Amino acid sequence: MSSERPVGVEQSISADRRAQDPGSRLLTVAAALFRQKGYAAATTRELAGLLGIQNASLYHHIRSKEDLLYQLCVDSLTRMRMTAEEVLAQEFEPLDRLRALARAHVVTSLGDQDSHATMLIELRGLSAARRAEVIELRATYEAIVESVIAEAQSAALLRSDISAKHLRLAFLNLLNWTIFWFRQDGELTSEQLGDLFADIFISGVAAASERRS
Amino acid sequence: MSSERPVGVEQSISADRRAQDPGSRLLTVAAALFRQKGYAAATTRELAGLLGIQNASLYHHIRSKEDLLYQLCVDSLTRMRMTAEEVLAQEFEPLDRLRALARAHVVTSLGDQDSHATMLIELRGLSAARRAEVIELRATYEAIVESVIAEAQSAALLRSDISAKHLRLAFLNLLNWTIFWFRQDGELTSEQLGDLFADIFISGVAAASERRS
DNA sequence: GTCTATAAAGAGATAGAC
DNA sequence: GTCTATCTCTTTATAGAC
Repeated sequence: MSSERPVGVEQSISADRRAQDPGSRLLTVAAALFRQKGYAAATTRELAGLLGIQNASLYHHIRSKEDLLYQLCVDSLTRMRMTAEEVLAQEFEPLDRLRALARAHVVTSLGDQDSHATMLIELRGLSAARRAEVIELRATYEAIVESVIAEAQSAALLRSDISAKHLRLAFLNLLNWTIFWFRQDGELTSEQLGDLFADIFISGVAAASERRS
Repeated sequence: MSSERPVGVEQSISADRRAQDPGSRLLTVAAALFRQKGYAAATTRELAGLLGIQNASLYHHIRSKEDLLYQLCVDSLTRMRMTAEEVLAQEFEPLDRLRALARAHVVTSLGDQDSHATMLIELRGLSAARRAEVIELRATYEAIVESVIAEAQSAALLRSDISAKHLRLAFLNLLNWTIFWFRQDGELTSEQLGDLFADIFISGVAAASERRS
């Protein structure tokens, strides 16, 4: 296998991560392909082509195409959860936590844009059992987000006339759609976007008593 | 063709719209199927089955599966643009316009959830030429949104340190992701969600001089 | 670990009868 | 407008050699 990179889909792969080890390279290339074409429309032949091998050779490394999707989803959500837990270990003031969580969410998901986008929108490609597993991982992550929001509500820092659940949905709305338009070479970095969204959300749902004039 | 409805996918079709005319019923059922399974994974045989006809009979009504996707996208964006233009004809104060636009966007897109979601996430299934066409329609709509935001910035009602483009992206982030989790039988109506998101966004990006204490 | 060859199933779409 | 029958192509995955 040549160490030179083919053109096309693979250009969108973030250069810093796991480029050497063949198993991880497979996942990275699969994520880029799945995001570009969609999981169902992406073929194992295309994937093999990007890796410079024949379709049949792929099956020495994986058991099925679905295994790749599943692994991408689990990896992506594991990274998200770990990053969120680091935030909770470092920040303790509710609004600091929420700001840091927004930033971490945006930076981590966009640093991993191919697999994160695939995880978010291609769940339908998984078997019912695996889909349920991934949805559970996602619920675990979202529960962390919701608990930080509820904490800020308890401290009277965020409005409490809307449930923590719906504030969490609004928060993730604001952050998640970014995967559809963010470009690494765009005008704003993921850090800047994370800060901006944190700012908009916190100002947007601050408790009335907390609003600055 | 029986007038009784089969079970399954079709349950998610909004009951009020265009249920009689066979051409529109086809589009409605296709939208529900495409949203549930994804465009690429949905088969024409499944679609025919939902309509109570054979696969081959489908081709009396359409020329190709892709035609359906294309038509859904165009219809969905046409509805969005018309609704936005009605808002502009009725509201003139910048923040009233923005509020009404948020509400209209949410209500219209969720009233049409299957085809709107399909339009937003299944563009990859279109040929390059048609994809470009739909992207152009979407850009037209988004330009309306951006112009209303820019108008509010010019009136010093929204912060101007962030470009209208990025405020528009944040605004649509907040609104669009709702298609992934909204349920017609959920706790909040689309009207309530539209108002909530308008509130969050406008409070979140209000100009400093406009913030209430 | 990769190859050639191919199996087995399913896809979109068409032909032509009724 | 719908049917049965079928064409043609592509898909995921496997067998077995090297």
